[in-house]
Amino acid sequence: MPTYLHKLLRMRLEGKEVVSTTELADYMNIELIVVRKDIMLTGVSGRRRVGYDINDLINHIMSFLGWEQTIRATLIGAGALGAALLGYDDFSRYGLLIESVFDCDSSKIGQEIRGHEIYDIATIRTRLKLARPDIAIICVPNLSAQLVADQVISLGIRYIWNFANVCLQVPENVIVQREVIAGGLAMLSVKMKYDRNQLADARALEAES
Amino acid sequence: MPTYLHKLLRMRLEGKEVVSTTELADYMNIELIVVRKDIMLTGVSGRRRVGYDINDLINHIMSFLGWEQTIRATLIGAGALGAALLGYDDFSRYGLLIESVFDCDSSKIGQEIRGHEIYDIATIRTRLKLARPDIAIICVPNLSAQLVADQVISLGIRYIWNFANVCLQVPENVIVQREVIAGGLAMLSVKMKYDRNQLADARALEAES
DNA sequence: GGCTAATAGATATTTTTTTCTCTTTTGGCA
DNA sequence: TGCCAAAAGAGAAAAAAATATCTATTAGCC
Repeated sequence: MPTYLHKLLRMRLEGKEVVSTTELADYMNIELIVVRKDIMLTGVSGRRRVGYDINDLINHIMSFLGWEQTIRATLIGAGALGAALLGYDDFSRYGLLIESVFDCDSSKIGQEIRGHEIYDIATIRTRLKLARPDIAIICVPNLSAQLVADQVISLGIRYIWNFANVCLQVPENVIVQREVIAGGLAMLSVKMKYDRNQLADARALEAES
Repeated sequence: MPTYLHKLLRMRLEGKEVVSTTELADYMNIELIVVRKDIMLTGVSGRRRVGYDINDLINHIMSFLGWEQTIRATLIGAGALGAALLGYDDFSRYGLLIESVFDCDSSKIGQEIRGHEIYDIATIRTRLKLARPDIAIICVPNLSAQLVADQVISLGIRYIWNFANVCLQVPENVIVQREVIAGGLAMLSVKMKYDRNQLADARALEAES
């Protein structure tokens, strides 16, 4: 969905007004029917022989994803990954607003990254008690992640986007979305292994004949 | 799979020798049966009433993922995200070796990040012609990504891990693994929307009665 | 020694997802 | 005006994934 959205936003900038599933499928190198099913999920309806109104589609996808109203977030851990997220411009378009950034490294506290001042993690309770964000983004080292999670949960935050490489243990009413960086690498390696095996098989067959 | 692996490596460090699916399922907060099916995919066999030998399982997962032999990579784009990947220690354990780093920003060229010297992207052809890496990791801005992809493909690289927010157009024999940063956010927002709706429904029902 | 419960392993069932096929609409073109 | 082809839309079939159920083994305990 985010990929469709990104593409559609760009197409709108280019002045286009309608788009067909064929066009999107070509761009994404996937089957036409997959795109159509995805689009149907959003509940939008198009015009036969023409396609979908781009604005319409954008609105429906935004609404489907719940990105119409701003999602207020706090980022915990301003290391390399945290900084990368702060630098990810598209978030603002997706309705994600990182309102505060915390770290425990005294050399970082008080500094600014991309216009965000970094606060001392020790002050998180007082700072977030009132302005409670919707989600917490955890970008701290693996060993601290559970501790940080416990803290934000105790502040009443119920949605966590976790970039640390651990499975957080949380109460039932808390939802964690875990990002496994190595997941993509795993996918690629498996495809790579498979692809190379196929190549080797093909060569062996050729040599035989 | 990477998550199992990570957990298992840590358990091995803690001196454990066997593990049961129950244990892994508890840790990951997923169904026992899912874990068992995943493990069966790797072809390992365990001992009833005991569990799996951790070393055995690690080896089988590594082999399943094709992580036994080192994957040699070049990283293109040393921005915040590229730097974050360079700082991701686990890659070395997963057999990923980032051999070279390229950027086009003259203020970065010649600098070092985490022990990796940053080379001028203009020199990529001469540098990679001989020591051809297995994969290219693309961390450049969206607008440059296709250009960079074309370049590495022309160098004979056939596997690409793409962190840019575009769908690369590549020849048939090239495999691209695309990482959609906002994908996790989309998942979380949808879960969040759903969760909040349920909560609201429950409250309405309560108020009624 | 025999019972019990924990665990792997195999098979069956259900559900979900993916894929295919057919239908309907309609803009463009001759 | 009427045909054609490109597109959405709906429904069916096939495939895959998730889940449940059953069986076999065996360590630990009484």
